[in-house]
Amino acid sequence: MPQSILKIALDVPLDKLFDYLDGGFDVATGQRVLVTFGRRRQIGLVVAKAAESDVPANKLRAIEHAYLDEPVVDSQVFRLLRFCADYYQYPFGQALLSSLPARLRQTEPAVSRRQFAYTLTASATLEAIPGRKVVQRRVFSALAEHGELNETAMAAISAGWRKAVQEMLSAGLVQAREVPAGLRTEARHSAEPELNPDQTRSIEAVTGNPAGFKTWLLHGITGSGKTEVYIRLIAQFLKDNAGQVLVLVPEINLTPQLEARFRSRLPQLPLVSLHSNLNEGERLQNWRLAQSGMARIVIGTRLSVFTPLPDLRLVIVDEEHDASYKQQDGMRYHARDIALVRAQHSDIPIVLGSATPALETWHNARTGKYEVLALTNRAVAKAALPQIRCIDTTRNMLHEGLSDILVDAMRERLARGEQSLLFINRRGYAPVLLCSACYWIAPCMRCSARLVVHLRQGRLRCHHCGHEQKIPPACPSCGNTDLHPTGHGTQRLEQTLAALMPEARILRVDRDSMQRKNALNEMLAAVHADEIDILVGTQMLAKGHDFPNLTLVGVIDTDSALFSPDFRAAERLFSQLMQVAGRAGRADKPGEVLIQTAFPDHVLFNALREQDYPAFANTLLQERELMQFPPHSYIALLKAEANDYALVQRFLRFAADTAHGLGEKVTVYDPVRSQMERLKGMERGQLMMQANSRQPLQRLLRHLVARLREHPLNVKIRWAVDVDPLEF
DNA sequence: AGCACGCCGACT
DNA sequence: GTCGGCGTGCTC
Repeated sequence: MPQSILKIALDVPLDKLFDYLDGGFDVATGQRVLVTFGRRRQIGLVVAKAAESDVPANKLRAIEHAYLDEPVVDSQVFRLLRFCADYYQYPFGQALLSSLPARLRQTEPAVSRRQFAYTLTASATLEAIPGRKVVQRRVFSALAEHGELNETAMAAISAGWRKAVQEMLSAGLVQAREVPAGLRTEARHSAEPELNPDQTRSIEAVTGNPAGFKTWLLHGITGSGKTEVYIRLIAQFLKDNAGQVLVLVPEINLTPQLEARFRSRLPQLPLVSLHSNLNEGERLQNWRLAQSGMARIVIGTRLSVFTPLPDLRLVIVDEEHDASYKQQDGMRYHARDIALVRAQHSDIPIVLGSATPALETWHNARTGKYEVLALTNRAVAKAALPQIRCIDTTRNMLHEGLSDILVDAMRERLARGEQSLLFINRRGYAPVLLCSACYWIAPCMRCSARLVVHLRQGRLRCHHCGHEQKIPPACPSCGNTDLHPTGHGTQRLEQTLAALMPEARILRVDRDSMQRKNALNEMLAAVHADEIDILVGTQMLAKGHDFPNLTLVGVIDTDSALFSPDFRAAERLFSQLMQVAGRAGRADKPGEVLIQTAFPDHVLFNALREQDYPAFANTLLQERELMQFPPHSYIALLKAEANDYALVQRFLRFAADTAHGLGEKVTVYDPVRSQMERLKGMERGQLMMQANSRQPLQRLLRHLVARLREHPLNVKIRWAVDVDPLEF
């Protein structure tokens, strides 16, 4: 019996499969195998089996091992990653392997601990346990009362439960039954809120629609009850005790909150989460539960769009406009877009939820490609929309970055025992250290960026590469000792407020103050317990947290985004301001939002005041059409970096010439330096390609990438293709 | 990407 | 003499 040939995907940047002999292992497609590749051992996935190979027989090796007792990766996932690798111009093997939990990419065996649930045996009596074995006696009565208990419940009885149960097992008092690890099923059922007409209509529209692929846009402002719609949809789609739902969430620390809410409302449906805070053991366990079909709800960030789900019935993408869905290194995929492809492959509905949909999504909704479900009211009927006002900074003097109007409004809240939030998108004390004599500004040596002053630590930090140094005693350029921290950051604002309102309890929330593991939860608890009067923070504060006693939001400095060269800046700012505005007045107290700006008549603020996303989105879409920017065109970037810009330039020049020569209907621009010219000591440049439809751009990229992979400069240059880039 | 091989310069 | 710099080439 001749051995069959296995086509194996490996985690190497070579866009091909490698042929191996099966070595007598009876492997299936999708099986994980261990092979010798060059001088090292690698984990691979069997993509296909064949009778023969084009590789000379003397070069063929046999696989070393096949993990036959593991479930195989299914063809759905293969198909999705094949699409993804092609679309984003990334080697298939790397795409495939990087979608697996890290444990499955390692050559050490991936063991996950088994879990058990325990019951008393028929012959067990309390008298059989010696009186001094207290833990055993407690375990006995707990089991007598509840019947069966899992490990979590046991741990609640006593820390020494394992030893006690071991002894009871050998004494024949208890018996163990293996249960799927990691599936929590404790039922803390919470009440069903009543639905408003918008919610009811939305749910009925999706559930009443004939089965099959369809994209819904659930458009609802913060607090309009999108989550409740998700919950009801999930319950509906999984009601026949079959099926799975995938819920994608942005990469912020909100997953636990959403998870808790889903668990308490849908306690009968096993749920697992997949996010970056899991350790590798948990991740593997949850991934396996999804793969086996035992987990019915999978809630996860970006990467979980690739999770094997054998019985997928519905996909939900929450906050679909969120930029964290786009991977910014390696395979630069957009999880929302891949979710759409996945739903299409599986022929099931997908719901995109957002208060401020991405313009691409909005465009598709307007052209009828997606159907819009609008939630126009806040779910808590009494909660009025916040009033939004601009403070004209050309007419109102600022003291330390704050206008009197804003300070007075905060004082009012303080007197009433209500909370305020100040939103400023700059952490640190001041964004610049300036010499008053020669106007020298402290630069980062590795990046084309300025060092940010962190006064409390007495240090200068680069927010791009992490470089850190002491604040110099004198100007290195002219020797002047009068160096000024210039501009405002969170630390400085915190200090200013403390001086203005010494009685106020102020908390700063940014990446620096939230570094400790549980800091964010403690912050939330403190705010809810009314131990905080004023929150000062970055966009970290903008997302999803509900502060019932918060009635004022102040926005300090956003004008730079109004006139940014990045055509997406306005879209992002609007979405961000809508979100912070949503923080104010969520309970039954009316909220107020004050925005300090030199351009109070800008269309963005007009639309924001009316909370009229459609008006603003339609204006932006017209602009985009005029400028032929996405969604009215398709863009890909070739990004390159090296120690020496001359090399980058030569490489990009070659790429541009090659691209031109391919004769596709694609506009190939000249190579330019990146916005951030230097980052972490690397000189960076990019080449933009733009087309009216995806196909010619895709064809061009495929050929271009193949040529670039064999270019001699390849070794000296780090390059990547970014299809549908979000940042330039 | 790794990891070898291989061919030049400056050291105990 | 050899240690190690990184250019070149290959991995079924």
